[in-house]
Amino acid sequence: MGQRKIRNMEEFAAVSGISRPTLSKYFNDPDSVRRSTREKIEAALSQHDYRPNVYAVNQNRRKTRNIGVVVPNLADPFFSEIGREVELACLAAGYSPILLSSHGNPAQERANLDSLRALKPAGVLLAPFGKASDREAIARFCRDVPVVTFDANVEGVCEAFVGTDNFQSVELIVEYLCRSGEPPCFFEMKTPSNPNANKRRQAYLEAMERHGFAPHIHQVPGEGWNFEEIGATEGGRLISAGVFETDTVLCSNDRLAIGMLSAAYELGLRVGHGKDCVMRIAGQDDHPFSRYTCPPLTTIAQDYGAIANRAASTLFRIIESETRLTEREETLFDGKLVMRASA
Amino acid sequence: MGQRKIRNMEEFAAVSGISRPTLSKYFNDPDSVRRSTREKIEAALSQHDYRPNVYAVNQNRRKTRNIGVVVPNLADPFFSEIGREVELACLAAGYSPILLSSHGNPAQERANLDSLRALKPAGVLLAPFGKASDREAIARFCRDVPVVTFDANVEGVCEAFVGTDNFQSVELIVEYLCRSGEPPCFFEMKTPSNPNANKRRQAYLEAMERHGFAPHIHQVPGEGWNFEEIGATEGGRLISAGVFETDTVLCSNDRLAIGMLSAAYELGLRVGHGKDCVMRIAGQDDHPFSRYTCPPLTTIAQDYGAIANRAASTLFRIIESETRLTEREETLFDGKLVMRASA
DNA sequence: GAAAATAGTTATCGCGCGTAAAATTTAATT
DNA sequence: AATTAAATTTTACGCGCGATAACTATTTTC
Repeated sequence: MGQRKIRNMEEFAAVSGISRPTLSKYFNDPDSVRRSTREKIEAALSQHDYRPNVYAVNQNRRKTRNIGVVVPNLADPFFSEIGREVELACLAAGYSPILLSSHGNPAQERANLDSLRALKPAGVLLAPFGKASDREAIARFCRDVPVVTFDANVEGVCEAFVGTDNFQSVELIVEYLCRSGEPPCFFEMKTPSNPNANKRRQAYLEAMERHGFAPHIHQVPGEGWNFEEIGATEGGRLISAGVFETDTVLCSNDRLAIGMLSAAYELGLRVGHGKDCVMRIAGQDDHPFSRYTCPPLTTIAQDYGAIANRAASTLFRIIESETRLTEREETLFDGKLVMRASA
Repeated sequence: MGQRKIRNMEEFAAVSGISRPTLSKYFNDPDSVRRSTREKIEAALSQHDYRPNVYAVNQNRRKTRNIGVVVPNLADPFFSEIGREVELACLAAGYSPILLSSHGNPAQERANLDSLRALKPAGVLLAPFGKASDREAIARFCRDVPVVTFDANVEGVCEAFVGTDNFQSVELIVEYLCRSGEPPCFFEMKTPSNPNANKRRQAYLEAMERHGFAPHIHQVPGEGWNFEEIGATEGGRLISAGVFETDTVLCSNDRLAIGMLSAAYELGLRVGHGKDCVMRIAGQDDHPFSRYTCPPLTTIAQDYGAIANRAASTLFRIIESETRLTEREETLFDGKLVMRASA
């Protein structure tokens, strides 16, 4: 390492023997300079560890290389997992991801977009709340910054959307459940904030009709993001009350299912597809903990990696083309059936 | 809202009738200007929505108001939870938190510190890996930036450390377990990356001795962060092999316990403190999911909020005093016993 | 080996704001 | 009303880098 600290590009130009404008070009794109000069620069770089001042760079560049990543709630392992994938994709493409969680609070989502605006990001990857989101605020934001949404769609807003095909997924698990036992009832929250929940309900209705069974939907009250609690309390109540028309329950998501499984356990009911079991419970999402529930949860796995990478690469394409998409893209990945013991 | 966009402070000075230097003072500290002028500024602000350019501000300020928050793995709900608390504390104090996860990879921890350095943060709140961390890199970083560590201690490095008193916590749960049934065996990983694990083992040994019981420690191999998997696979193996000397197992952390509970379920063993139960399993940390395991996990709760807030306020104190601490502070909060059904 | 293309250099400006010193206004005190 | 202290305005400079124009040096092309 070098002797004394390099304070700015001027000084680094002096010690490296390369002019400042050329250095500037190099730092913007190392491949934009001749191979021999690049090597000279990198040699000097390894001796003096200088890095351009981020703030000065971003102040002067037309667009930064920052990418905002906004998720509704990092406390939900689903989002921390997909957030991680997105971050890595940004890093790999040479962008600087800035991860923001809205902490389950739609107002915070607006605040996050506001602070992102101040950071002049090249683009934003947004997993919106959905219905609870401030649609107008998001639309306004999308006018200024290229945005790709993932997980939850906001119809007609933003450049593109990447998510899971709920109709395919639900059909898949409904068919499996029907083939392997009694057709499923559907368990969900009364006022789901996530638009996927509505699609899933709709998909359930269609799938049941297609298979010639009567659908049964059970909605329970509950606010906020403590889905396990709601699944445990309300799900347990429904089980005790014996309101489920069949012995099989398809939950709108894994977190509700995790709660319901714990309630069933408390009630001393054996859940699963075995002979001695009295009911089956299935979920959707393949939550990281679903593998460790008792019994392990049968569910539909979303392809986290594919969603994250497609969302990211779509955004990069928009950014690098410097033009907005002529037509809004929607990409849906198939869910995969994960058969475990619970159903 | 105003008519056309204000481009810079100069233009905002024009429309607000306040000179630019005074505006600059105001944005640095609203209370540093006379009440009447502050009101004039805020009136104009509500009309024209102008915000100072973050990059220009940070380029010129001696120190930014950014606070780096580095956690080892956001996929672990413990860290996403404590990260959230820390973020909120920063926001409340008027700082801008920048949350970075090291994704379970110690090399990423170094990379995170490196990118933070470029952001010239006022201070950093760091939950290090511990043994796996690059001690030298952290120490070097601490020379340049005020750092408060939390959760995991790196002896002698950084301004201060805030965490949980493992000796108190372990003593608490060991005493409870001894009073309420057979004394516990201790279950952990052979090569724990977290320094708390070593403290907990030590504390277990001391507590058992104090209570007059022979300690039994069972260490299992396993790498990485997939603790549930290790708890399930290796824990299940130990249970099947019948190597535990008593019917009670204290796990080094909740995630191992969650895995072991699922293994016990698979083996058809009833876990809990009831008459019909064959073994007891306890954890440590009060992981967000511990409430929903089958049976719900008896554990020691760390005081997330207290740790996060103390770490943050300690850092603010250092930043605002503009002097380093004369003596390194270590603050340990007591754990609280959470009695659930598993033990 | 000369012309053409490419890459690098020097010089200069601008970005939006922090900051300091001096001049001026405003408010508080006697 | 005069004195003084505090707040504000004016003026001016600097931060570190992006961007550009006009040259100059180096490399390619035939």
